[in-house]
Amino acid sequence: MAARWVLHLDMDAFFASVEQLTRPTLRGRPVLVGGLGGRGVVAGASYESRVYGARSAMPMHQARRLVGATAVVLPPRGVVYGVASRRVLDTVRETVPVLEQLSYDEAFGEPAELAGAGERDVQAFCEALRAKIRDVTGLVASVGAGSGKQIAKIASGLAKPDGIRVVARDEETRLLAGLPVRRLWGIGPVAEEKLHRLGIETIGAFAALSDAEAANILGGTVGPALHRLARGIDDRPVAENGPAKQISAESTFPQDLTTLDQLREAVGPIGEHAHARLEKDGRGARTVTVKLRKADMSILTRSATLPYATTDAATLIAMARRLLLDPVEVGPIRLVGVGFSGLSEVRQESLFPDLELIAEDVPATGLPQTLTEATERASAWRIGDDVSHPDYGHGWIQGAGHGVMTVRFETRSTGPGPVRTFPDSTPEIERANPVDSLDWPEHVSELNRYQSSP
DNA sequence: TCTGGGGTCCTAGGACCC
DNA sequence: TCTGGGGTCCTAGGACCC
Repeated sequence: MAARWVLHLDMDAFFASVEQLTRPTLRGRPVLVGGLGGRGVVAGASYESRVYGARSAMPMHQARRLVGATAVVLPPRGVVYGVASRRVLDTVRETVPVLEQLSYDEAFGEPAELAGAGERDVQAFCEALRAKIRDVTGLVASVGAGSGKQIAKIASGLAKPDGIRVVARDEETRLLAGLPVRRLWGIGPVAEEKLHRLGIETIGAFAALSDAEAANILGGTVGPALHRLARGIDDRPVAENGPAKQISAESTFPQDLTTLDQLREAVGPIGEHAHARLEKDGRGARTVTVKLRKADMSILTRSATLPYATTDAATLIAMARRLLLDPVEVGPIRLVGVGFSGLSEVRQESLFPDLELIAEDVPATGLPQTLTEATERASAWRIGDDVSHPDYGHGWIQGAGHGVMTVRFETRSTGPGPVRTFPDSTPEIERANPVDSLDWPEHVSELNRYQSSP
């Protein structure tokens, strides 16, 4: 059988790069994308901000402190990243038809025409692919290539930023052996600590164990699987993603919730959010899970399974409320989540109407806002909002407060644009579809008009 | 002012069934 | 009349990924 080549494609600083693409003033500047509230974390950091030590998943206040006054902090624009991601993937799919998507910004591929190819050909293939992505989408991808998923993923990490790394067969063992165990996909902080305690620091040292030892340390399933990967044995296929198994939504609150009434009220909008995505998916759910993160960061979950799958919001949300635990007993709660699983097609709304639950009235308790609401409510306009003006076109809010707002008028296709200041209530300024920042003015937005919520 | 939000997979015990 | 064995479903927790 001809040697296979698996590619791992990883977009460079994806969220921050999309911001810099669609808001050209931000190019070359240290951009941080993520939650702005006190409990927010960094979801994306441009390379300019990484110079200062800012990283994904870092508390935003910490990243901000590291980067200093030049930091540009923006809330995430999920719709824009989603559209950009789909365009990248569609572009790649023209060349590599079967893709296994790992996230918005990562995917595996295994191009059939590379079977048996030499490194030089693989390199050329990756170069062409990267050039095409850059030309079509304006975004930069790094690509790793190797004999399996694990090597390809490690290779793309080595390729970053803006590069390619093709790992030849005879390099594999040497490359893996020298890397810290944590670089193995599937070794997290806990497994790393277990291995370190035994003096095992590198993938090479881990590979030198017996299969039985690996099983003893990391468990009977995970241990041997990781042990095989550490030895460079990785014949896992690249396969298109199946349908989602779970759909959930969660929110962290600026202040911990301390009463059952607060939790019951919180479940409303969170459950509606999850339910809206369930509706979009088109399937119904049998199992409802509530997730509570306590002030000490530990997690409690409670779940229950209905005798049938349903799409009915009142049934699902009432079930979620029944599953809640009382903070008076379990302690203050910082996060509430609602998840739906056991997803399947539903033909009739209800085969068992007698089992439908009646939604109970929930008293309004003046619930602390969610992190998102808190920033939204601080001002009608908030930093990062997309707007349009009949004369100046599409823009984004650079600053807001004290009755005025500063708008930068620019999109991907305009280049760096002018800034203008307006009173808050300027009627010409309207909320705009964020996706227009990718397209305006050349293309018509492919999404429905953005739901403006004043 | 520590630590988001959206997922996947694994473990383990108990219920239940044959 | 001291006790098998396997399979599946459900629930709760936990590790890990981006």
